[in-house]
Amino acid sequence: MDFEKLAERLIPGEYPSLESFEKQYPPRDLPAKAEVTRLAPSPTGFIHLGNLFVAIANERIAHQSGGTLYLRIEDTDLKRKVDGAVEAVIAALDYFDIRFDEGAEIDGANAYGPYYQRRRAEIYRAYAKDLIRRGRAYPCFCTEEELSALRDEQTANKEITGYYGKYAKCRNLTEEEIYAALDAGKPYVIRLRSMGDASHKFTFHDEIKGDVTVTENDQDVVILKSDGIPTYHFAHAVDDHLMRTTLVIRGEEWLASLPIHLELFDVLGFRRPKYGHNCSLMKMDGESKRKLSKRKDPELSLSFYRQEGYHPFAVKVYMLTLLNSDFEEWHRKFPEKPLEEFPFRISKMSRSGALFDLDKLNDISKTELSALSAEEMLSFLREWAFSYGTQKEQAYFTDEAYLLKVLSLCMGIGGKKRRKDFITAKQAMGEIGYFFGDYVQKDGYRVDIATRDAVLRKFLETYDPSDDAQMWFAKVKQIAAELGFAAEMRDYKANPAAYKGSVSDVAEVLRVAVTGRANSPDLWTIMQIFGEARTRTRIAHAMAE
RNA sequence: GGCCCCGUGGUCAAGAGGUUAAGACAUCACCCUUUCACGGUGGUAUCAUGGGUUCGAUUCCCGUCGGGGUCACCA
Repeated sequence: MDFEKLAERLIPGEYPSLESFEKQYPPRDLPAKAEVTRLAPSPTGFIHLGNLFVAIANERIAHQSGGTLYLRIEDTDLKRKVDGAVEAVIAALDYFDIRFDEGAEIDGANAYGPYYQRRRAEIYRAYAKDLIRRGRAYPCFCTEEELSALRDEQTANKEITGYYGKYAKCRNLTEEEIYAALDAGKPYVIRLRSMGDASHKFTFHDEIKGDVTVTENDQDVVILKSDGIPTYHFAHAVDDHLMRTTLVIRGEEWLASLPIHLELFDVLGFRRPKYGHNCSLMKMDGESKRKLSKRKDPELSLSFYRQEGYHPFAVKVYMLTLLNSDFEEWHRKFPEKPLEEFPFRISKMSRSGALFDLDKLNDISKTELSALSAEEMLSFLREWAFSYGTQKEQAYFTDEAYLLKVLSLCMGIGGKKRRKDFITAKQAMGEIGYFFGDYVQKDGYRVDIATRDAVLRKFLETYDPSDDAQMWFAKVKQIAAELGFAAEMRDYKANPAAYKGSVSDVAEVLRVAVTGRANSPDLWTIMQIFGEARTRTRIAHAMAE
């Protein structure tokens, strides 16, 4: 068969020589151990936690080694395209401090582009044409129906499904048959002529999983679809070679197609990159675990965390604790150190899939937020509120000096111990609502109404906003004693039967009256922040209720 | 179903041929405390299973079971 002629017929025209591509995209001038990694999303615009997980690993490895992280858009499937998706992806990752050095929509760093696969059609076609010339690729005219009939037959016969060996009908078409089909205008795809033998197994070293057993590929996979656009496999090989990727960290779901990729790299004469197949993040689904899926888990999309007001830093810390198990200890030991200083190792990544644990994220969020200054907390809340908050919440920011006081109190700043009341911006805004006129009677009173009113009346009688905390509390104790409650906790515990209750019951009346809830930070400080007028009004209201 | 990956408490996990099998989250109890939160102390709870190898296996080997992934002109 005249492959030269076939190649010209299938992919007509002049293409740059493969050598010229090598020259145009030379190996990068980077330090010896530098790794070039990439993120290659399809432009659905949807990113979830699992993507962030892989993204962080890629980012850390690249930047820690003095290498490069670039963004490539895998838009070979039109059905997946969503407008504005690329910007959305960049923005979503930027929120978590993942920045690209190069790639799609990254100004001034496009030497290895274009980074949209649709714009690389010529390059793929040049390589495909070369494969045809060499007899390593051929046209296939099988229809979808024929293919699925083949699959059914193979399934029925308990054979491996796919287009391979004797089942690869078009593999051995004669020259006449091919041209006849072409002349008839039949649509076709270009398939790889695989030289592999599925009975051959070999071990392959995966950077994360260690040595894995791999079966040689014998599938004549499609490399160019009928519209002339490459499949993922082919584009992966061509792009990652030409863009000089040194390390491919990707989801475990790709492990199964690794043999295809290896054969492609080999047949194209490319040096194979290193691979690291990362276990997927799992989620509990009823009784069983399952991989995070964009279909079923919209609540795990990155935008969900942003909307809920999780601090990006906290999310990143959580991801890192899952990624490298000694990170947590390191971070605890050096809370001030930037995350970048942590010695991230791909070899420390877990071989098994981790279950996403919201409790753990919440715990991390609490401690990370508690480490913020009041000013930092304020600007974090502000940013959230003006994107996702209610109008009422946005109004909290009209008096930022006041807000700052509230936050300092709620975070325990200046006290001996930091409080850890805040988990997310959304939750925090709800938590501080009572400082802004949102009096909701969240909790009831433990004592009867008569006692309640007696406490409140007595409090109002002696209340002096210039009292310091000690004086203030002494008065509360006084009220307790007058009404038959133990002024000292110790006394009450020693002999509970002797009292109607303790000073804590009395304090609770005041707390509920003023804040609407049984639990709050220091009450005296709250009254200080409120000021006399507001405190008195609030208590008067409580008595009337 | 074939093939591949994985299997230490509820979760994330360290670990090593001989350990009281770390730590964190969750949970429970107590302490601190005017409430809550924080903090402190302590507790419950783990080597999937069967068989080898070995003086000794959770660790090494094989089978079983369980979980996951994958079998497209989707990535």
